[in-house]
Amino acid sequence: MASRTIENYLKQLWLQQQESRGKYVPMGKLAALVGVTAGTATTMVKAIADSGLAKYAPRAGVRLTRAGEQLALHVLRRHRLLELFLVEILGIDWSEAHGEAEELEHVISETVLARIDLLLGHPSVDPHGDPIPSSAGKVEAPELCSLAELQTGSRTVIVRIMDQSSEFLRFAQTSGLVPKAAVVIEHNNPQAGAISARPDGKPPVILSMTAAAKFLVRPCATAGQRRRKSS
Amino acid sequence: MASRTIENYLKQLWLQQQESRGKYVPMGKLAALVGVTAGTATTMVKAIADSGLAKYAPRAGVRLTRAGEQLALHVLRRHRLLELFLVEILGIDWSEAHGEAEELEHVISETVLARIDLLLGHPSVDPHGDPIPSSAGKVEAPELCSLAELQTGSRTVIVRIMDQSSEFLRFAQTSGLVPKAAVVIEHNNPQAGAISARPDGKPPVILSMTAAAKFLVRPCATAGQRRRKSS
DNA sequence: TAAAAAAGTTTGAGTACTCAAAGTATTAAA
DNA sequence: TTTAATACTTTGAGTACTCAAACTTTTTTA
Repeated sequence: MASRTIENYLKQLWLQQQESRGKYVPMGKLAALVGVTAGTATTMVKAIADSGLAKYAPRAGVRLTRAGEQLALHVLRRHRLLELFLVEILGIDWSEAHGEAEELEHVISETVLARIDLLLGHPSVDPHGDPIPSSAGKVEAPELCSLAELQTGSRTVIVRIMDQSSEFLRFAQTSGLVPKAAVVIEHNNPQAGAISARPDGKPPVILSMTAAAKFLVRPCATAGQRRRKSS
Repeated sequence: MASRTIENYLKQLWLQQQESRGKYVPMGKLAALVGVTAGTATTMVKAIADSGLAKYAPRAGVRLTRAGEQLALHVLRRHRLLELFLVEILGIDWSEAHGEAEELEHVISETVLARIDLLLGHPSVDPHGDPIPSSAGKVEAPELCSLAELQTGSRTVIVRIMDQSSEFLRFAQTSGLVPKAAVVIEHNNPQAGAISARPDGKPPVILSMTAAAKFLVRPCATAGQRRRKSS
């Protein structure tokens, strides 16, 4: 049984590995994510590596082993199911749910989790559109592109928001830029460095490219609507 | 902010003080309730006393201060609301809810608790009939008498069960001796040392006096139905 | 390529618990 | 009333974290 501390390290590690496509996560980065000093992270990571959940390469970073990944995904499953549960069943504010789930994810039993899963109808995504790993520890996150990549005049539906901070989520909510919302790109001039998006039945919202990149959408690109990013 | 360890000590202390009518709780008793050795309890209790939550009398025992009581009642409120929530909303088995709530009670936030309270309609008792302290930290437990005190032929309604162990609760449930159940005392001969109680629509159940004493009932005593206990 | 900056590691120490075992006081039995 | 049993406390040590500060390695900049 991993302690809640270790569960946290594993979860952050997994999340970070997604960003950096499986590369070794540097100590400093992990320390910042977990909220400890670099020295503490080094010590903990060595212990985690010793128990076979991660591979530690001194001065290079850490990477989860298969076992570590599985454990991380179970934590993530608990987290995301709880988030959805808090929002859907308990009516907790979208922007607060993340923080609440952060605590609960380490104490909820399999029994309670199964009941929550059932009550929610075995959902596949949480309130931010993040995929919920299966109980077997599988996640499928479809390749999506962002609001920033769409041309003026495109229509899409927001499916996922890549920022869990309550400030950003509050902004997204009041703007109407929430998962399942239909939006029209009113302006996207790459020279301007900002876009204007109008959610259905709401006034248009101005977004920096950085902010726009946090909204993942579908359909991703109909012919000629996509603005290339790379490759 | 009291740690979960301290919250546990306070809760057990409060519960035990109810049993022993406000007397000092002996160390050995507390240690057993919390599940630590007596030495550990002594150390912790001194720390708790130093923070003003309890009064510690060496070799005599511990007693909560007003502040300690208030904190204990907040923990108990969380515990009992969670128990009811687990049973009513999540459909968790009655006998498992206690153990689950034991963990959750230390991590649930005020926000989530308020939402649970609302969802349940501000209930006054948990699934075992134990009163739920108010958010201001008040509990009123009406004086009740037990199944063991009723004469042959009496009819009552079970309102509270004074045993949280899952084995006892499973027995109570399968027998039909649950809160709100109407029962008839078929036989209660003090010489026999056991009684026979028949829940509505169920076969009669034989109970030792010790077991019968764990079922608290109402109406407590109609003229001539009560078997004196003391005073 | 040497010096400065950044990143990572090690060390020593602290907190919040926990236990086992030894010691002390209190109560019960002989 | 000494003795034995019981209850409680103290001590010393261990676990699972945490930090600050000193130190080392790597990378960047000049």
